[in-house]
Amino acid sequence: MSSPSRPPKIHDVAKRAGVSVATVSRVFSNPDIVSEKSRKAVEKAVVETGYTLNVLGRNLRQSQVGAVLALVPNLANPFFSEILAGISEVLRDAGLNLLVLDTRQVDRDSPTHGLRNYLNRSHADGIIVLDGSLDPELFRSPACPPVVQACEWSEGVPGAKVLADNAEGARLAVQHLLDHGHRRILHLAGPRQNSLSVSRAEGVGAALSAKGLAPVATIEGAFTLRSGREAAAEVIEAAPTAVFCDNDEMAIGLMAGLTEAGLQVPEDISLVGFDNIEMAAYAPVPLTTVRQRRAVLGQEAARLLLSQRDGEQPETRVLPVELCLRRSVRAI
Amino acid sequence: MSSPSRPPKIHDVAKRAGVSVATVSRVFSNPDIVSEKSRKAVEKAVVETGYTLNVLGRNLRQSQVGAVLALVPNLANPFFSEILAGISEVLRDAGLNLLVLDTRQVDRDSPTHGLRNYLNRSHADGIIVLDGSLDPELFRSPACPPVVQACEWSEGVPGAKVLADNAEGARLAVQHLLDHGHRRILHLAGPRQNSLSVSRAEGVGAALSAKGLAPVATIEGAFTLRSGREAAAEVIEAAPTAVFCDNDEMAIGLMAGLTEAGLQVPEDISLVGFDNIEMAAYAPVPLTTVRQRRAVLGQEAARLLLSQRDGEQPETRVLPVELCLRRSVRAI
DNA sequence: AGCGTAAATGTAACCGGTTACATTCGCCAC
DNA sequence: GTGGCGAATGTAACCGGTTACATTTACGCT
Repeated sequence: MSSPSRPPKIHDVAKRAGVSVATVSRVFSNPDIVSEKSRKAVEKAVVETGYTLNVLGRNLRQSQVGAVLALVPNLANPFFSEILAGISEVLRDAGLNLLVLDTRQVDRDSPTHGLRNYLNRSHADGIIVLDGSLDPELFRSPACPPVVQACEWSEGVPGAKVLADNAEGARLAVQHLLDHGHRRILHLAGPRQNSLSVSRAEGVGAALSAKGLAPVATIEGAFTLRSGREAAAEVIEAAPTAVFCDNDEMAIGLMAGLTEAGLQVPEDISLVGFDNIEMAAYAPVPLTTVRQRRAVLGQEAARLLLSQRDGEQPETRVLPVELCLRRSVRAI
Repeated sequence: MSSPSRPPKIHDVAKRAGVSVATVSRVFSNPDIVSEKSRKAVEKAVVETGYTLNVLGRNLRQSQVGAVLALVPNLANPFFSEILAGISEVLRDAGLNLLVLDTRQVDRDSPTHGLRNYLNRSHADGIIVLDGSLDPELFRSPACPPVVQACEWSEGVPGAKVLADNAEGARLAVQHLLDHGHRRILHLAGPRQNSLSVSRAEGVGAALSAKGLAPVATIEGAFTLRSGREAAAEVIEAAPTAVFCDNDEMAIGLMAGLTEAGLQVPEDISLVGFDNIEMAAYAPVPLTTVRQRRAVLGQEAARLLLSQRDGEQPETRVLPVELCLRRSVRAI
């Protein structure tokens, strides 16, 4: 206790409690199989010695790391951090730590420092991928721990998937515009190859084609405020009466761009976003949008990973979305 | 290579390369001291066997974890995630992983699942604390790895600190309002005991008292959009001509609240925020604010941690801030 | 050739737990 | 008393690397 010499090891505790190291170990990992008497003795000795378990030893023996790796395209993006919060919550309850890696920050292909090095059983017990732009081949090695894709995804990655019902969300949004009499609808999309853009475009198409319509234009953005603002000129040129944006940030950016150009939302142009980020309600004009429960998405991803780790079959889970009505759409 | 039996170990590589395990190990950890010939042989054998180093074994032997823990008050808050991005960047270059823990999510005092369990050398090689509300006692145990506080802080925690020049930022902001003729200035502050609130209040006091003034009122908020909006009524009652807000989110929230109440920014009330979050430029009225470089703050925190780990003295670093002029302030 | 020194390599202990397997203990039935 | 059985415990091997220390090798110098 008072000796500052070296941290007590399991052996010291055992000696003090008058039992073997195995018994001490069992008190930690499987208390039920040790007798009341020894358990008390060990617990007392633990307190007296100030023993804390060294996780490294355990991990080595059990060949597990005690941590799950999340691969995020951009850590600074609030959209992802809320998903992370959900992941973190579930992992913590399972006694696992959360490792975070920003995929923008790593040299993707370097053999020594690249992503490949991380995808190894000795680095993490599982991986949650929030980045749909990674090479699926990375995750196919037999040394790769269980993988779950969340939110974005790419084909060819083994393992479970959890995603919001992107197509349905987009359909809902566009249907809402149609219901308000809009016919000239523009789609401000994300990057072309992005899986989110693709399925949202599907939803847009579905809603419009049911009425025999098509988007007056599709503009490719980058999911950022800036790219929304920069799209304003092109949007104005296409002269839609309403714009469906693939995320709220582009919608808010576009709102700023339109305002600067002297147009009013929703009087001149109606706007619908996607995600329902917190700021959507505080935008210059409170933004009508599709709500996607990001924390739940993260939680679900973590749960799927845990069940996959326990040997269950990977599955794909689609989370419902809902329309969130505010003031950026008006009837015409 | 083709045998799917069991992953190759260092021993297999050694045998194949015709050298000892020590030599193989040295090729990984200290290539310079092994001869060109053996090095080539080992590298060849590594490729042939498909060997990947098992980090667990190394970690155990070296008593290090290879990861740094970041303690965040709220993972979902973009403010923190940008700091995390900075931290992550520096750590990655140093070959360390980033572990993230949301302090809201953990039972602070539980002896078995609480925070205390994490603060142990075998869990992380270092800790970066972004939460100023934690009990300093937690970090005083001899088993606790090096600690750096970033952004928020509390007295009594050992180790380095890195923070923005909060007092100066607040002083700058208020001075800016004074320069524009404002005299009735209100301070929409953060939680009373928060270290940021305290030092920003100092800056506000310094600027005002130099002119023989004091805030017309100080309102305690919670750094959230909502708390900003909710403060609107109380603000209006105090009838200031300008408000300095302890962060941008409260400022944007307040802006919404004021607008709802029929007041115009900046015609009726001028507003200054703090942080310069990305959304500040896209607020209904682009927000004049104090810019704080969050990514740099994170990088600096990580660097301080690394140097502390290498035995250097902990130091306190204050990062400069600057005023970011937009349209939410007008002269009277 | 003989010697000294530095560089390269090998052997085996070690990091700190877990756990397979062996052993002991306690208790009951015959 | 003895055999049988399950529960509790102990012993020691094991996880997969690193590294102190011993040993060998290479090479320059007298």
